[in-house]
Order: sequence, then structure tokens, then C-alpha cells
Amino acid sequence: MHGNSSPDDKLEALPFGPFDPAQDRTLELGLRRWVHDQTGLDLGYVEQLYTFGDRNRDPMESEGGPRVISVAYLAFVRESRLSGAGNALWRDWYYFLPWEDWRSGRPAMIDEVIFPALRQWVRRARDSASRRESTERCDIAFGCGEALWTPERVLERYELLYEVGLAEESERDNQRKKMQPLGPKAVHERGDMSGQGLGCSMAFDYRRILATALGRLRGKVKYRPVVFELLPAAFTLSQLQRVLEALAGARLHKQNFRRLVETGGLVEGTGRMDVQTGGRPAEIFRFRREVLRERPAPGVGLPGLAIRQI
Amino acid sequence: MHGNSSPDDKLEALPFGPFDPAQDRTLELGLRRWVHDQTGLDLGYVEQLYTFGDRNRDPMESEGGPRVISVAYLAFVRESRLSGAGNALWRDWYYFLPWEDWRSGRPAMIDEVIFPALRQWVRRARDSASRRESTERCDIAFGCGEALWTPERVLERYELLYEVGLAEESERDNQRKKMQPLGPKAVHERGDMSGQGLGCSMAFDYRRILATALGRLRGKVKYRPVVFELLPAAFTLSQLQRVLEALAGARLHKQNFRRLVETGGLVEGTGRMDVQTGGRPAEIFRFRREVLRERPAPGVGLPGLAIRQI
DNA sequence: GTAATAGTGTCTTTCAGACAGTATGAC
DNA sequence: GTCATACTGTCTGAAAGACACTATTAC
Repeated sequence: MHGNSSPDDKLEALPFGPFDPAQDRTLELGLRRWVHDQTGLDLGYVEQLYTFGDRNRDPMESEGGPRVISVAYLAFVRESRLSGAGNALWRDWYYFLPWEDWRSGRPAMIDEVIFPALRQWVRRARDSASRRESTERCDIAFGCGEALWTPERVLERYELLYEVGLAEESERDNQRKKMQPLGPKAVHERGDMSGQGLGCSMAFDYRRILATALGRLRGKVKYRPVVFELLPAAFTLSQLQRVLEALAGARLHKQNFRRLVETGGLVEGTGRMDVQTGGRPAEIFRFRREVLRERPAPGVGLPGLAIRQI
Repeated sequence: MHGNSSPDDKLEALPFGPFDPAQDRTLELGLRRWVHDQTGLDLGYVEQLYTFGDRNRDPMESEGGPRVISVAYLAFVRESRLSGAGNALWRDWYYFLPWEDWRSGRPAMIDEVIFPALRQWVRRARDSASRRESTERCDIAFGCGEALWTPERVLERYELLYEVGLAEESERDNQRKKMQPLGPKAVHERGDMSGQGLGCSMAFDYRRILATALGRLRGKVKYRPVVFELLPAAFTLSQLQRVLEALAGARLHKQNFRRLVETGGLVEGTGRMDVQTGGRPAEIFRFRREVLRERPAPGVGLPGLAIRQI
């Protein structure tokens, strides 16, 4: 979700609100309250993500502003409800993290922009030890060499792109804190990557938060049936597959997927049929709550998620 | 780890410290600094856990004290280093959560104390809908009925015990906030469970934090090689198995465990042998870092972890 | 008929989970 | 020898991953 109460109007931002200890019994209730106040929406599934408190995450801090600590939450909202909800509007998250979307094949920017930049960055490392370490980091994050592309390493990838200078934010943040000494991690000399920014940048460290959320969700979907929070009570297997593919950012093998969720006891068919959409009518399925008792970690152990395309 | 800077001296507590935005660039660096200042320890592996901010988690709040927000972290410290480290001392976490330790079989207290209390609690539910819901919660958390005992549901179990009144903390907290209206979740009438407290209680909501940590670690160990942060660089497979069993709170099948970690590429043998400990000498193994590239989620998919004993 | 979507059957390989058994030390 | 720990071999059944194939709609 997107709220445009951002510092300057051009920047994309996540919705945020204050926490008022006097008013809200818990952090989560506080979240629900201000989301409701700002947008009229009542959140369903909500999960605490991570607490961000790095220095200068709010650029105003370098001009004497206070340190801002944000407790980030991940929440689901049905797209249909969003129209006319305050000043929030809908955004595909791959608009901000386009390299994460492999649904129509491996994104070209990975080979054309990211890999060259990573190689250049590795070459600029101070010594051979840090060069080796950097190579390993790149390999694991982006699945170079023998390594596989692992969908849930979203944050590792974003942080690498940020360090390399492929995220507009890194350029912006650097201008603001140029008086600050470099941390121990900055073992690379700075290169000029301006204009190479990938995906739409966001205010503050919001893109990092978004990356945290996507990574967490991709991981969680495997051992908890969170997908069903994103679907109506009744759905077809194709719908379920499309939602999972949107989360995973990859295509799934249709037949195996069907078998996985059906024989895995995650869903059950109702006898009913879907209204036609240009093909054979699909059966309507529903989530089998009982699976929570039967299996210790009921999720979709996404088949062939490690890179293989359909 | 245990720090005794607790409100009254009798209560067990987790170590904690203030966050000083002026001094610390990040929350994690702040953590490392005050742990060092208080105990002289330099933390190794550190992971942010969860941020706790419920009303009255600090009992002083009901007497006009401020709302305390705690960003909890999980960190590893080698036991040997702990002797004489400030006023911190070592505690087995099963001292606080004894029902979580199945290493010497199913703890008797589950059948003798917990199940009767849960059944009584379910019976006291207002209506049949909430009774059904409560039954399902108990089944899933504690593996009753057809459900399996799932080691990582530590927090769900603790919260249930707290609600049921089997945690001393719930009695204590209730006395302090008796003027407060009941939340929507309190659909059960209150029973008298005093004196039935299970495990050692802790100050504030620290036992909830501990339960969060154990649950998270049990989950994480399956898809990230965190175990090796708890072991020296060289170890025997038996040592590795013992550490994993301590985390999982369950016995693992020895032969399958060996095969799993060896053929899974998680460890590799050095030719060297261990000093004898009353049996055939064991080979010394080490962690194979390369596994991070080879497998998307390299961890120990703990074999037979779902209840089965050796 | 074609195009498009939905759904079935089956084969192979891999691996978890269990079995029993052997090897090398201390005593 | 016994006891204790370390390690090996193998069987079985359940899945993952891939194959080809049939079914029902709209046009």
C-alpha cells in the first residue's frame, strides 16, 4: 500500500502513523487504529515485521531532527476495498523491486545492469580477502556461479544493490551524510552509478522495509497457510496458483502444484463450479482448516521454486 | 542469559539496557555496547526478535510509569565466557519453559497438569463457538487429538498457559490491572490455578520474550545453518546432534541425523579424530560454508522432529 | 474445427524414516 | 570379555519433479 504523506510530494512512501501509548493498548491495535483513521480500512491479517532505527533513516535527523524508530508491520488488504480509501493507493511491489519478478522469465536487467555493476564493485574491493567475501555475497544473493537464485533473499539483494549504488536511495543518502565517517562495512571505494537506479525509489528506508516484507512473506508462505488470507473463502486452483506466483515472483509447475495442494490436504474441492472464463469451468476449492492439526508446518513448499521455469 | 537488575531481587530477568540515539548508530550496535558495558562480553551472532509494547508490560505503568517499548534481540554467547561476566549468569531455558523439553521423553506435567487445566478452561468457555475455537487452539498448540506436537509453537503454548492461569505471571499481572476492562479475547471466566505455576516465572513479560526466542530459533534452525554459531569451528557429529537436540527439545534419530547432515553437504569430515570419551573415537567435522551457495535453504530439516522419540 | 483453460494418470528419482549390524575405544 | 560410543549398509514408502494425455468451455 502506498500513502503519499511523504516528505516531498514526489517520493513514494509507505503509510505510517504515530504510536500513542495513552490511546493504544498494543502496538498492533495502534496500527489498526491509525490505518482506519487515515484510510477507513479495517486490516485483516497483520504481522510485525522488524523495527528500524538506524541513524539518518530520516534525513531530517542530520539537520537536528530526532531519531525515528519505526516498528514496521506487514498487513493484507483486499485490492477492491482500496478505491477511495483516504489518500492510499495501490502499487505492485515489483514496481519498486522489479528484479524480483521472474514470472515472465529472468528479468533482463539482472544480466544487463546488475551483474556488470556487481562485478565492477567486487573489482574495486580493497584487498583480496574482501574481494572474495564480496564475491560470495553476490553469488549467494543473486544466484551467480553454482549458487541458485533464492526467492526469499529479497533483503540481501536490495542491500547489495544499495551498497553498490544501484538504488537511487544510496546516492541520495550519501549526499546527506557526507560529513559522517564511513562504517566498517564500507571497504569498497565509491563508484559512479548515478542514473542507473533500478526500480522506483522510495522515501526514507521504505524500500528496505518493503524488501524485508517481501522476503519474509516468501519465506513464511512455505510453512504457514498465509496465502489464504489473500484469497476469498472460495477460489479456483488457478487463482491460488496466481497469487502464489505473485508472491514467489516465479511460475509454478501447474500439475505438480495441483497435486501438492490437494494431496497435501491444504485445500478441498466443493462440488461447485466457477463461472466460465474462456475455457473449461474450474472447480471451486476452499482452505482446509484441519490441515493445521494434521501437519506441523502446513504451507506450500513451493515446487521447483529454485529458479526452474515452467 | 540472565541479568538480575530486576525490579525486586527475587525475580529472574533478561539482561536489558537503554537505547541512546546520540551514542548508537543502530539498535544492534546499541545492544552490543550495553551488553559489553554490563558484562564485558562481545556478542557474536545477533538477531532482532520482536518489539514488545503492550500496556502494563511494566507493572510500574499502572502507577503512572511510562509505557516501555522493548526491542528484543536474540544473541549467542559461549557458556565458558560467561563466568564472572558482570552480574549475568547462565540459565537453561527449560528452567523457565520445562514443558518444552522432550529430550528425556514427554514431560509428565503435560498430562498431569497442563491437559487437565486446558480441559477445565475449555469447559468454562462462554458459548459453544468459543469452546470449539479454544479446543482447536489447545489441540494445535499442545498436539492433542490427531494434532502433532510442533516444537516451534513455543509462543503459542506459553500464551495459552498464561491465559489458562498456569503461568505465575498471569496471576501477578491480573492483580495489578484489576481495574482494567477485559479485552475481547477474555471469553473465559477466571478459574483458580494459583500454586499450579509451571516452570520458573520471570519479571515483566520476559518469559514471553524467551518463548518468542526459542520458537524463532527452533524454526530458523531448519532453513539456516545457525547451529554452527553455537559450536566451535571443529566438532564431532555427536556434539552437533546434542546442540540441535537442546534447541529442538527432542531426541533425534542418530543414524538418519548423520546421513542428513553429511549427504546434505552441511558438514565435512576433517581426517582428525577426537580425544576419547569412553568409546570409539569420533571424527572431527567442520561446517561446509559452500552449502550456502549450493542449497537455497541450508538447515537441518530435523528428522522425525514431529514427536517421534528415538 | 481452434484456442484456451481445467484436470488426470503415471513414471522415475530422490530422500526421509526405520531396520539391523559392525568398529574401536575404556575398563 | 562387557559397556559405551562411533559408524555403515540397506530396505521401504512417500513424496518431488517431470512426462504425456484427456475434458469442457468459447469462438
